[in-house]
Amino acid sequence: MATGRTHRPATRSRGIPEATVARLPLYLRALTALSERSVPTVSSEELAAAAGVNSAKLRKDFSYLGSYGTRGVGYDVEYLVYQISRELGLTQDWPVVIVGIGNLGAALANYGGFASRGFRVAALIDADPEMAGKPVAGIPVQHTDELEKIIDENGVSIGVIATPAGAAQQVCERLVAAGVTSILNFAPTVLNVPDGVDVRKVDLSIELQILAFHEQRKAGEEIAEAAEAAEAAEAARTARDPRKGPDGDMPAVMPA
Amino acid sequence: MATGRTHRPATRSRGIPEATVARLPLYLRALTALSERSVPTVSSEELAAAAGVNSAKLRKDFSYLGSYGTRGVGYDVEYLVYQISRELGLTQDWPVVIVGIGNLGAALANYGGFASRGFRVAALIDADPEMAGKPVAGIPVQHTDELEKIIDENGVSIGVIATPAGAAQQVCERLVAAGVTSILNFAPTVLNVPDGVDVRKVDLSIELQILAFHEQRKAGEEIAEAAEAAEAAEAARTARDPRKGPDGDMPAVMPA
DNA sequence: ATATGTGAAGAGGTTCACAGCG
DNA sequence: CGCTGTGAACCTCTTCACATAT
Repeated sequence: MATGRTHRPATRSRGIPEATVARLPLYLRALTALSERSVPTVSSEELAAAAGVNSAKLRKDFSYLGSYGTRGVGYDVEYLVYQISRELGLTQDWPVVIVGIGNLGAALANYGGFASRGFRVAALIDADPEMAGKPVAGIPVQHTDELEKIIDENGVSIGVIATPAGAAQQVCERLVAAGVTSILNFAPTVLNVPDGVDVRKVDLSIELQILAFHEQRKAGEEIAEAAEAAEAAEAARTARDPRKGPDGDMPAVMPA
Repeated sequence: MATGRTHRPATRSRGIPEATVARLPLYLRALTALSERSVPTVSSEELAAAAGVNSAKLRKDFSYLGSYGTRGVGYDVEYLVYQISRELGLTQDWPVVIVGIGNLGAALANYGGFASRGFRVAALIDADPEMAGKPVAGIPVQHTDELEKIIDENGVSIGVIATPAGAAQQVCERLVAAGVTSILNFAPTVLNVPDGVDVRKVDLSIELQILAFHEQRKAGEEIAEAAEAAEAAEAARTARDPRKGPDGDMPAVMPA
């Protein structure tokens, strides 16, 4: 079944769905918490609740990794922690560089969650010469000039970009040229990268805008009936102007 | 509050897919950049490239909003900026509170992208009495005791949690009780909220773990042929032990 | 008796490819 | 002709429901 592979020559049988990969860290966190409380086994129901997903989804996710549970009992916590860690590649050490040590870069450098899971901040890099040498989170900031050397000497393959938007693409290109193949981008810009380089973006303002959309919708529902009526008027407007937007023209002058 | 909302009865015709909503801010950013360069119109192809998506997807997305383009020409930039802003609810002002003014909270408070798009930081809140009164990004930090009062007086419906994981759930409950119905969570915890409250989470460590997974996979492909061979051995192991994990037992002692 | 593992059905999202309009 | 708007095909992810194992 499902061998429909478009890309890769495919390490077949090993195709873990992207959506599942994105949830594994969640399960891992929940399992780690259980492990620290010395809980020996956990059911899909309990673990799913702790991870904030439903149990059918969790079981399906785990089924892609293998049959790690025991019917009638549940999952062995320690065993699962190890298997998921291995699957995610967290049993090895990942040196990471953070570029752009402003407020956000400093926050990232100080973030404990990095170090605790196989990630090691190999270097902090900033373009400001004033910053050079200053320690942030106990690590001295280095100047951008050193970027290529740092990547190379530390065997860094994962880079974090926390620069202003304007500098991000250029930094990205230097990282990639120096050998980085995975990038976590906090700058509010689309990064262009060659094939084979992974980019994930975290965008604060986008998340807020999505919330605003739903928030607006909630408010709108209270007057849902009124909207119903407005629609009749809308139909009339549409008849006059071929543009069929649901409602609301621009405030002032509008397009041809 | 407590508009015991189960799930939309669906304001039919207005059902914009979630995936589309998530991309609207992206389009909006690209359009804003074009607008600043006084570009009057743009084709789906050009805009898609700027937003980092493919053009078919973009056209489909816009089709949910209405027919805002002109065949043979493209889209009017200003008009689209307005329509998307309105759809996202950015034509109104959203007061936001940020709770937890550590490195991350400070970074968020200083982030220009907030103010520029209808969001206004109404208050910064921290549990540390030492912080009270200190200005961050020009806004004086207030103590957690004031939380309910601040939410109420400013009509805040969106809250940002940037506290340590341990404090997040409690802060969340206070925000919700005070009337907040949308939460952006930066703490590495699953938040439990009642129906009707939206939560979005941003998790730095999860993003890195997903990158690590793909990074590991890249490295693995170089030795894909070797893996092929290993599989034969694996098949033998599976025969002995009903656990059918793809490979790699735990380092030391293992489960029953 | 209980909880996993999984085919099968369903929902949602993406891509194709072209009709239709300016 | 050029570019939008969109049905239809396709693919991915989620949910259901139950056979299966301990």
